[in-house]
Amino acid sequence: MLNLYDTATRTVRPLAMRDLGTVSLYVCGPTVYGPPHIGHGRSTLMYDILRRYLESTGLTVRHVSNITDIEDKIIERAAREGREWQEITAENEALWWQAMDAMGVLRPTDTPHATDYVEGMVELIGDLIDRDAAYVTDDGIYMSVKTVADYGLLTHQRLEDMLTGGGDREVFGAENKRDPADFALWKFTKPGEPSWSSRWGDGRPGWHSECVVMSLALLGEHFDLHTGGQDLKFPHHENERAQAVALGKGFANHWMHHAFVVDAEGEKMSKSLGNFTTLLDLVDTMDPRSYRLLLLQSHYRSPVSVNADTVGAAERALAGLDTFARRAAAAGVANVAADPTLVASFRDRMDDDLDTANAMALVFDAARRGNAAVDDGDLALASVLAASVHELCGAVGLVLKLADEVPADVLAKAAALDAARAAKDFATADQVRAELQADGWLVETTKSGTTVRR
RNA sequence: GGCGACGUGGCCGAAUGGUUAGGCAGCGGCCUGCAAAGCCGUCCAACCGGGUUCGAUUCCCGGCGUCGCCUCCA
Repeated sequence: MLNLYDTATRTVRPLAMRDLGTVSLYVCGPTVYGPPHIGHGRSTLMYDILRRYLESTGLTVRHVSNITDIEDKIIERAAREGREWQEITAENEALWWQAMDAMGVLRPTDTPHATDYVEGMVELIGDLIDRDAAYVTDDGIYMSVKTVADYGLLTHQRLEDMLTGGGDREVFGAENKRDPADFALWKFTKPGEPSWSSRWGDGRPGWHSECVVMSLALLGEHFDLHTGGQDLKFPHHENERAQAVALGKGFANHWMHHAFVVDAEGEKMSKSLGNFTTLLDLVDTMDPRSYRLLLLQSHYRSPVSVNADTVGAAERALAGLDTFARRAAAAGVANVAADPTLVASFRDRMDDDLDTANAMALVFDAARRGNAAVDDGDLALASVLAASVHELCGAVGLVLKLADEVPADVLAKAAALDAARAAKDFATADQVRAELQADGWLVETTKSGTTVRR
């Protein structure tokens, strides 16, 4: 049973399942106005880890993650570049999936697009107006947050405190709103903008209405877990919830929020701060698995620095796990079951609010003992530990590399190196090895012969 | 101003009221023709000041500092 910190109650508590054996999960997905960045990577990797872990314990996960394909930023960019907004969203959604695939992130079971649910949003807004929880103004339709008794559940702040905050911030739409905290459910169309019809006038939905409609449409009321970055707590999640509550509908039973990616100086990574890096850059220049491992070695509620140093360290750690997998395979390990005690310990750590760092420490320890078993020729022990390492890594989505494809000419050089060694012609052997290394191969010379890999 | 998170060894980063996190890097050794890989060993630690306690990195108070949210944002 997974125990998970719940933002609403501020406690670690068991993740209850509405339908026994199936976890209903809603992950707030990207607004596709630009290429995915490093922060999106943490989000998707984190929930992919969660999903895979739950599945590894035998549960089914209904994993819904939306694509927000209508939003102010998309419209702004289309106008700025003189392009159709659909072109922008199609292009960036393609980049999104390209990055997800490269990182080994499983496709969600459902990926609703906001534009396919506008009818449901119009209906929801109508219901809110009927219940006097929303009102129509000149520029749009607004949600009246004062009608929601426990508004602020996720923020843990009183409405008045939220409003006085931020110093001299301008209140958007102040002239139309009844209360500064009210938020837009529907924005009436301006010339040249995409729009849908409604009985109050053509327009487009507000961001917060999109997610509440999609999550309820696909997962139903009282779904198990709603997730996202810490910045989504407020206003996004608070406002999603406010709409559901105002309609008398049961919403998420558990709220999970992960911390940000920070740069080397500890500042949040974002486009506006200029320390932004796209996920595609990372995936192209590093082993994408190393980002996953870096996150696994941290806690999801702590900020994590993602830069060449930290990802590089994870990459080298991963190389160690790969090496064990390769050595074990070369030693001829049998296909046996994982060590049940080790699996139990691993799950114990994971079930404690996803203590992935200590769970992975168990994996590294198993790999070390496995290497020692290979050295000692203890094939039985090596087999169990290799199976365990593969299984536990798989439970969090890490697939270990067994062997690289090696071209024939490289294999020939490796053979030549062995021949030179056998003849004790070490000058030639060193020269061949230098040539291989110059071509980027890692050369390992052992008693049983030379192996090369990338 | 409100709410919150956090300050751990050269770096990243966990748990924990008393006992080895783990990874990366370094050092010594074994192995090797020499390396590499692997194994064994090993150095380096808790922002500052009080308090509670037999004992605090861990709890409490006060500083100092960093970061996040307070209607763009993973």
